[in-house]
Amino acid sequence: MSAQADHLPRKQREFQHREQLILDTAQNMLHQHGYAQLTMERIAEAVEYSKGTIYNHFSSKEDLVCSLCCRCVSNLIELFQRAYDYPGTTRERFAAIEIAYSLYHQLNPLDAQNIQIVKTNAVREKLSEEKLQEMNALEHEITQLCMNLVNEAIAAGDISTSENHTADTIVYGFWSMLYGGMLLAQSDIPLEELGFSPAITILWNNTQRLMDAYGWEPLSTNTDSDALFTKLCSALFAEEVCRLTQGENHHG
Amino acid sequence: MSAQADHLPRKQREFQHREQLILDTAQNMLHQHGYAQLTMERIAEAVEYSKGTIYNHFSSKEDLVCSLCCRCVSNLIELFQRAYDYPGTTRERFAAIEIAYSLYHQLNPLDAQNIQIVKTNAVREKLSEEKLQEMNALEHEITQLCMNLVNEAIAAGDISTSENHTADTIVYGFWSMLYGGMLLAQSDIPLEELGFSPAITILWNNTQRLMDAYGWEPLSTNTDSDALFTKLCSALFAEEVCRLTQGENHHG
DNA sequence: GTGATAATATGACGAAGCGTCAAAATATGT
DNA sequence: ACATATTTTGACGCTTCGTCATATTATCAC
Repeated sequence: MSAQADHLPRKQREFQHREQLILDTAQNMLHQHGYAQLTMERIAEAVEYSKGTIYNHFSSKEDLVCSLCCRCVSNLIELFQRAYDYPGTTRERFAAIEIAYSLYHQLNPLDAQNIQIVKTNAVREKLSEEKLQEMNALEHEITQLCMNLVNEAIAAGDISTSENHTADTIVYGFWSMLYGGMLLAQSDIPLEELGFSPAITILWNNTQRLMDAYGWEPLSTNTDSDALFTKLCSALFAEEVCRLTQGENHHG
Repeated sequence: MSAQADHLPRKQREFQHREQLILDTAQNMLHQHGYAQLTMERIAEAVEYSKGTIYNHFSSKEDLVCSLCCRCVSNLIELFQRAYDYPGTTRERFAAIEIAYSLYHQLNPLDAQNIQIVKTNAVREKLSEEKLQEMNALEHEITQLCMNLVNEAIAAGDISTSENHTADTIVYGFWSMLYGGMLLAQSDIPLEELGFSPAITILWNNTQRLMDAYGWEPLSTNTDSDALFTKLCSALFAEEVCRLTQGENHHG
């Protein structure tokens, strides 16, 4: 009988569907009411299952939140992959990754903040080994993507690696700047009050400059950086940029 | 009578002394057993006061932890100030700030991690307005210190600001890189496994390169960067470096 | 259909932690 | 030595986490 063959799959499908429902609900609650108000009981109530059922999916509250973060990081990776696959120079592709990163943060500021929750010891201490591994695997995937691109750039001769910088060094440099820059931008510290102009633009300029510092061809002195920015946005992230500008219109 | 004059001060002294005791104890517990094991009851037990007394000092667990972080940031600011006051070129002084930052993270890795706790929404949501202000004021102090130095550099003509970068931009760039770089270094992601060499060195090289990119004189091409690193360490942070190497000998 | 069996859902419960507050203890001033 | 002000205490109420025996539902053989 095919009943036997379909039996488990259907159950599994239901299970996975419910898991997404729980995650969606939790994400909404997190966005609307904050982490402090997020309780297993409330989630259960909202999805109209009992607490025990939630615990069939996630072994603890921390595991649930981490699963949420994993989903967010996966979305980020999709954007990165799209940038990576752009048919241009290695420098353009790396710039596209940066734009992907910025866009993600601008489009999903709350998710981007929540990802940080799972990086603190307070939460990590309570995570199950599996979820920790899952998260680390995703982080690794992102890093590897950047690494591959820089290695391509070196192989293609776009970056000369003669001096005291290798692919590691370079990836580390950009990744620090992007990561730190986005965290600064999303922090509650009012950058404008400090005299900073919009963080994304600054970050773009700074990373362009860092690329030049590595001698990453073609140098920005031979390129119209602003035009490049626009070009990449429309070629790769038209839909995202659209959502972004719509969002801005809504709010103000 | 002077009894009247001394009366309140003595009380206040005792109060402040006890507050430090509580913070010291909490810090130790945090280092040894992690955030999850840190409870108000346990702190009270350890300092041999009751829970109510702890709540006379800190209005919530989050406020206590934030106070801890504020103390850590204050220590960091001291190091920064020392670097800022170094009698050298603006570029040397900024490099010294970077070393101060690296040293702090290497000497107090656990504190540096804990500072991150207070940056997540999960904790921020529960913070009192005052403590939040206190923390923001300290952050502002650090930023301002860097900003002042870069402004000095511009005023002295060490950086030309003709193009599309201003003091804001530059501080933002370095601060992103330092902040992001240290976070990456302290994260559980095993950088070595990914092929990264020790993070501090990489960061040093990357920031030197970024300084060059800004045309910050004297350029590293005219300087022995390694020698500069050593010079600044011994001139400003001899004691800290000493502690650091001792610590390494202890552990391995 | 019906009953046996396996899988799943439930929510009452115990444990643990936060923050409060009336009462006890201590200090201060006369 | 007494009255008054201040500080300390820990029992208590409340919330939340995570568990588990029980109830419910689904599956399947006959």
